[in-house]
Amino acid sequence: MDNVDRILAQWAAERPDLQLLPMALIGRNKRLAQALGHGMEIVFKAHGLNSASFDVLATLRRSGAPYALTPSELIDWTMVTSGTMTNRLDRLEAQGLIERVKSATDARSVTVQLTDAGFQLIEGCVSEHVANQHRLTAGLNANEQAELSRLLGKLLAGVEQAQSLD
Amino acid sequence: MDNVDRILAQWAAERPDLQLLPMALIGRNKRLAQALGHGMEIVFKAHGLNSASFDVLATLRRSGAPYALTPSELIDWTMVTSGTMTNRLDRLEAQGLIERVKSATDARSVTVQLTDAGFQLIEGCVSEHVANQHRLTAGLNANEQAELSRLLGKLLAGVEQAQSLD
DNA sequence: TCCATTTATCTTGACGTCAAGATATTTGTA
DNA sequence: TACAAATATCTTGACGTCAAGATAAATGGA
Repeated sequence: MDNVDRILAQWAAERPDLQLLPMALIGRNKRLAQALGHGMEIVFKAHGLNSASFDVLATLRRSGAPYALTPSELIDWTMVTSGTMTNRLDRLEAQGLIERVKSATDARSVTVQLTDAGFQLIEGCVSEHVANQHRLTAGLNANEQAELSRLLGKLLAGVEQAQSLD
Repeated sequence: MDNVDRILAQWAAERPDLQLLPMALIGRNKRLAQALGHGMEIVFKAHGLNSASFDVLATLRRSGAPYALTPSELIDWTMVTSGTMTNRLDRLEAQGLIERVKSATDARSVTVQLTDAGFQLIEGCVSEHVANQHRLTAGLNANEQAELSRLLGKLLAGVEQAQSLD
């Protein structure tokens, strides 16, 4: 009987007409995302980051040398708005972890580049982050994790399908 | 090959040392939570609500007659801070959907009560919300949904366990 | 070539959230 | 009874986010 079960029990008592299986699944998914988010923030914080700044640095790092992308490319990968990205980049630049370099060929454009300090920081942070993810998911064995990942992927595809029909 | 797969492929190329199964699972969980959140907001918005105000009204509704809880009880159910709850209640009160009634027995305390308008609004909104949840999860059959819910619950318990050891 | 359109980025204002702390009241114990 | 501790709620200041729009530059068709 977890917190989600308690909520479902209340609804079942008050509104026996409702179909609650989707709510169970959606509620647990949300709680899990919150709990995992909290568990991951601890590692980010230990490196002076938060999930927003980690997200940007990690995107640059995994893009490969020379660890540089435009704000538009970062927006596509991270799925945030342009205003959010400007704000994230301002803070990372103030921390000396990225540089904005003006494009030589397009005066509207900028490339965002990891500094040496930024590369060193994210490189160590990612290793710890992945180890932390391993720790956080240790409640399921590898087969269960793979099955969970498969079902999440299938549902995600279905939701994005439903979304595109709106 | 979804967005999460593309991210994993980049990491696999750049950092073949990393164990990526937990990242796959955690990434899909997060994307799914975002996509479901967006899909659910549409119904809330159609009733003049957002997920924050829906959360409070639904908690009051499912608590049963007389549809009244203290701010502290609402904080426990919704897992937000007291400042967040004060802000939510201020807005709902301004919309005429809840009332704050001073306790007769404890001058520090208040009960938050659904108004008639608040009850009517949440009653219809919940019905549509549950139908919408059903639509959003239609990509999985009932067996798959139950299995997904089970695995999410098991992992959630494990994460909260790991959390409590920090 | 010109200019409307598109593209790339940044700015503004509002919102929801949190952590920390303020205020007022009640409780428990000496 | 008196008063320290606990409790209930609200306030403040900062942050991350978004939607809408501003600015500047590049593009492409007449």
